Formats: sequence, structure tokens, C-alpha cells
Amino acid sequence: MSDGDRLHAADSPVLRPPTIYDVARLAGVSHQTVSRLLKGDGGVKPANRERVLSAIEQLGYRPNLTARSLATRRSHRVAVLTQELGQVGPGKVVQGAAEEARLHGFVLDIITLDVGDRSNVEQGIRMVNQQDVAGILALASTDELRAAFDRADFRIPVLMGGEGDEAAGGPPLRVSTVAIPQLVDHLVTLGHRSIVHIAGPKKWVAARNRALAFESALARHGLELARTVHGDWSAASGHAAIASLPASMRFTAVCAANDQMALGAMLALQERGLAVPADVSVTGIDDIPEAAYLVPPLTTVRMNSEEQGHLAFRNLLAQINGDTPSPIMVEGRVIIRRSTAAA
Amino acid sequence: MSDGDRLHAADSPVLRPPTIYDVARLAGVSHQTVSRLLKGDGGVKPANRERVLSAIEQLGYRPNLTARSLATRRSHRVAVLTQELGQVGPGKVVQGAAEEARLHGFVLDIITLDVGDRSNVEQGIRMVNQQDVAGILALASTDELRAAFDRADFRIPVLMGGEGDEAAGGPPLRVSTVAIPQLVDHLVTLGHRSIVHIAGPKKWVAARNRALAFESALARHGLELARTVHGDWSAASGHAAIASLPASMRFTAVCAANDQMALGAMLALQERGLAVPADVSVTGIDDIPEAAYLVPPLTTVRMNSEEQGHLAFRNLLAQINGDTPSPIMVEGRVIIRRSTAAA
DNA sequence: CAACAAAACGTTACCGGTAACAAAAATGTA
DNA sequence: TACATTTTTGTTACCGGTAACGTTTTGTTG
Repeated sequence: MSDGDRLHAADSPVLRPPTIYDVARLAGVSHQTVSRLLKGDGGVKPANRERVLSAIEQLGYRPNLTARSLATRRSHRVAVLTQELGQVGPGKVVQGAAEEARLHGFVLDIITLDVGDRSNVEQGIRMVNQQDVAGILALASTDELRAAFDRADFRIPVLMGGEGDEAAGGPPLRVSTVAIPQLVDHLVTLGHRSIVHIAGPKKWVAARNRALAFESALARHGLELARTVHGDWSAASGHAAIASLPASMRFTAVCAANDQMALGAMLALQERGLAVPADVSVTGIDDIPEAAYLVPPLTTVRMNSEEQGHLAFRNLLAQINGDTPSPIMVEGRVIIRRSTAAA
Repeated sequence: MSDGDRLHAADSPVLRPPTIYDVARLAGVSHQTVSRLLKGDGGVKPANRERVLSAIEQLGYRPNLTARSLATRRSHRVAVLTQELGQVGPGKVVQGAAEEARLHGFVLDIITLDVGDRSNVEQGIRMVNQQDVAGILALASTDELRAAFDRADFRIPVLMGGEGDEAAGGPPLRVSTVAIPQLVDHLVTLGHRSIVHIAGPKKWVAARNRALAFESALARHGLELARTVHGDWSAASGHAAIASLPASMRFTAVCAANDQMALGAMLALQERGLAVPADVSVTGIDDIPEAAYLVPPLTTVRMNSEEQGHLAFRNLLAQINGDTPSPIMVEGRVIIRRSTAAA
């Protein structure tokens, strides 16, 4: 009886999702015709096209991406290696990348790793290797990770950090430094000549890029940094950085490499009896959502991290598809608030 | 641009990764023996075992998880639906879940969605359906999402929000409210009787749970909230919440449902000429890393969101494996800083 | 030592798609 | 109308694993 099949499918205990074969049978064509239609390259007569489409509709068919990626040996998944999702910046970058990924039918596999812990990194990389992903987005762009990648010898596209090492030639994606010259101009115009920089960890590419940008921006005014202290991106380390400065040292401005460290610095300055901005101006980078509500509200650089995530993914996708990824710049904008004033 | 230091696919002669067949041939056994060994259920003689293992080693064989999951119809992937990765809390939860996932050989597919936008949610759910994941972790636990899930009728385990609706019976995972009674005790001991609550959006389960916890904690002291104002988790909304209060209103403490809103509230209070904590005490929830460095440092509840992510994943994994997931509580701890003082 | 059970191993089919090629149908041209 | 050409469709063989079952080897027992 002709109902046999349908009945069987309907009350089979393990109601499996329909396949192209089911669709093909219902539409009275071969499975290949269905596959062709799905690929969209044409070559299917309108009449059959209609029947297949309606069969798909009727069965609620959805392609099984696992099978597809096994057959094509291409996956629609991208691994994201990241250190600190808890941080606002990285989190937003990932979010942007995830949105862009979804737009292109990709999924992100998040793998967090402790960039300092080598065995942890190796394990993460091994996982990536197994997962057959189409590409890798490494958002925690540190020297250790880069070294681990070199050892791993991936045969798939890798985008490091969404941020290239500016000291080592042209990066595919240049971010985080674009508005620093304007920030420095702002301070110099206010009369600041003695500026302390609280940088990120030396091993982070982004930290080096930012420090470099401050130096060269000051150089254009014939100035140089009064001092550079390294933190670890945290508010605590910003606090410690200021505390580590000799009491005798004179400076009128502190530029931190991110907002968290700026925040810690502000508290340390106040504890030292220095008012912000009356005695010392303070700036951050990132414009975290809280920056406008700090005391005082923080002058900073808005980074648009989400956009960075979008661009990073697009860039990687271009590599995956064999197109030449266009070098991209993320816009940065100086946001002047009340933490900066005349020297 | 120099390709020199850029990592990318080596365009070598298609050199495909080794399969179990390659391993089997090299070891002089059938592919099934290799498969059996890999599964680890025994049934392989020591001699062959050695030969296969050494072949695996020699070829650098890694199982292709795509093929495996096609054959077994089980995947080792879990979809994570989340709203705001940029936020510290959600970011940390995801990070914790990702760590736990990796521990069990799972990978997380991150899908961010705008919980308010219905079509966006539907699209996200459709993606999940295609991706054949083993389970779903929905971290943005709102009513809309819950409704969308009900419509979607998943046939795989789903863990909503890592946080159950306490108003609607026993949740599998109870978080975020555990230390609120202690927080309220702290304030009442300081002599506060008139407390304003800045809650999260009404549609968020976590927001309701927290509001409920404040109310019942106060009730135990024979008190009730002077007023509840709803924000959207952002510092800006905390600021607006205080601004919306009539100038005539008297209160001695403000409890926000997260640290960001507490921060906004503090600034708004100061703008109103009220000193924190001299005139009004302020508390948050979450203990974001910056909380200790705000002006004044914020009294809050440390949530250990990462641990929450770990637990949520474990809970989901138990469901996937058909075990009964044990109900879990995340510890919370009141962190007393300088934003609270005697009324 | 024969008879039989258990363990080890191999063969074949299948998961749900795509690729490559063969076959059939439709179209154009002499 | 016949033939060459193009378009559409169908067949078969994979992708790299696992499942189910069949076969051989090994071990145990009477």
C-alpha cells in the first residue's frame, strides 16, 4: 500500500528529520535534483522546481550540515580562540564576529584558553585541529599564541587577533591605534608635556601597537613619554602602576591602554591626593559602557569593538574563499569627557 | 603587504589528513579494529593494539568528528544562545561553559541574538536546528526566548538561562539570589529602612528573581521596598532610574540588580547633590572587576559567573547523557566596600 | 582430542549529503 | 525529418566514520 512509507515514517519511534531522499521521493524526482536545486546553480525546470520546493516546505526539510560538510570537506565553522570573554572588549569583538558569521551561514566555535599556560594552549589547538573548522580567529593576540600557531602549522586560514603587529610590517587589520594621535593632540593642546603611559602586557600585540602609537604621536610634537608602566589590562594593575611611580615624580597626564586600567589609575591618583582632572588628566581606550558614568567621566577612545569583530570575520572569510582579504581599518573616535583638563 | 608572517593554508598537493583506513592499512588490520580501539571498549589483542597505536602515532591520525557525528547521529556540540556577550556577566558565564565544554570534548557554538527582535530569534533557532547540536544553553533567559523555544519544540535538551524562574517552581539551577538576604541584612543592620530597588527588565527571569529576593528578604525584617524602578542592565538606565525619582522622595539606600546600574545610580545621586555613602548607600550585584575601583568602591554581591557557566554546562551534559541533572546552587558572597554606610 | 563457547577480527551496509559522469529530453539547425 | 547540441535528469561512487552481523581464531571443558 502506498501509505506504507509515510505511515512508517510518521510513527517511527525515532522520528528522524527528513532527508533529500524523502524530499525527492515526495516530489517524484531524484535526490540529485533536490541537491542541485538547493545549491541554486539553476539547471532545474520550473515545473520540477516547484514540486521540489513544495515538498521541502511540506516536509519541513532542513539540510544536514554535518553530512554536507563531510561530503564537501568544507565546514561552515570557524574557531575563535580567545582569552578573556569576561572582558568587555573581547566579548564585544566575539559578538560582532558571531553576528557576521551568522550572516554568512557560519557558526563560531568558542575556545577559551589561558594564553599563559602552554599545555592549555596546546590542548586548545589540538581541539581545533579535530574540529575541522574552515578557519581560525585568534582574538588573544600574544606572542605565545603566535608561537604555538607556528608550531601547529595549520593548513587553514588564520587571522591573528584582528590586529596586526605594526612593528612587523603591514597588518591585514589595523585597529586600536587609529585615534591615538588625536587623543595626544587633545592633551598637548591642553598644555600637557609630561605624560605617563600605562601599557598592556608586553606580549600582547595590541599593547605594543598602542604604546607605539602614543610614542610616535608624541614624537610629532617633539615630545616623548615621561614613563611607560606595564599592566595586565585590569583595573587593579592600573592602580598598581600609579602606586609604583616614585612620589617625587611630576607628570600632568596619564594615558592608559584601556579603560579599566585608567579607572584603577584614577583611584590611585586620588589616594595620592591628586585630583582628576585638576592636578592630573587621565585617558583610557575602548569606551566601555561604564566610562561615561565614572567619577569623573572618562575621556577615552571609542573603539567599536563589535565592528572590529565583523571586519575580522569578513577578512577571514575572504581568506577562506580564496579572495584577497582587503586590509581594513576600524574607526576610532576620541570621546572627550571630564577626566581631562588644562595642565 | 608581506605574506611572510601571515599564516595561511599551505597550497600543497591536497595532502589529506589520514583516516582510519590509512591507519588500518599501515597496521595491517581492518578499519573496524581501529574503530574499536578508538572507542576503547576493549576486544583488541595487545599485539594489534600496539601496532594500531603506533600507526596512529606515526601518521598523526586524528578522528574526523564530522564523520563520526554523521555516523552516530550524535554531535559533541552545544549551542549557546546569548544576548550580550559584551556584558561582563554573560561573557564570564560563556567562558566558564566553554572551559567545561572543552573538558568533556565538547565545543560551543555561539549564537548571539537580539532577544527583543522576534525574527532575529526565529532565525537563530533555525540555525540551531540545522547545526545538529547535542543541546542548547540559553543564557539570555527572557520570556520572549522562552516562548520562542516553546514554539520551536526542540527534541534536544535545553537549559534555560542557567537560572530557573523562581516564581514558577523549582529551578534546576538557582543563582544570583543566594546572597541577597545577607546584603539586605547588611543594609538593615546599618539602619536603612527606606530602600529603592533598580531592577532589570521585567521580561528577564534573572531580573524577576532578584527583585523577588529583595522583597522577601526585606519582608523578613517587616519591611518592603520603597520603590522599584526598572532599568535595562546598563549604567545609563541606572542613571535614568534615579533621575526619574521625584525630588521630594526620601530614601537612604539604592540596591541595583547589577553593578552597571549601581554605577549609573551613583553618578545620578551625586548630580542630585546626594553623597554616597554619606547620604545614600548604594549596592550592586555581580562584582564586576571594576567594582573595587569605582568612586566610591562598590558594595556588591560576588556572583562567580564563571562557575555558573561550568555548572550550567555540566547540568546540560547530564541531560544529554540521560542522567538526572542534579540541582545546583551557585555561591554568592556579599562584598562590603565603601558605597554603604550607616543611614 | 573433539566439541563448543568466547573473543578477536573482518565484511558489508549505512549516516545524508555532493561530485562526476551517463542517460534522457529538449532545443536548434541543416 | 534527421542530426548535432544543449539542457535537464538520473546513477553511481564517494566523504570518514560506526553498526550489525558473519567469520575466524582462541580458549575451555568433558
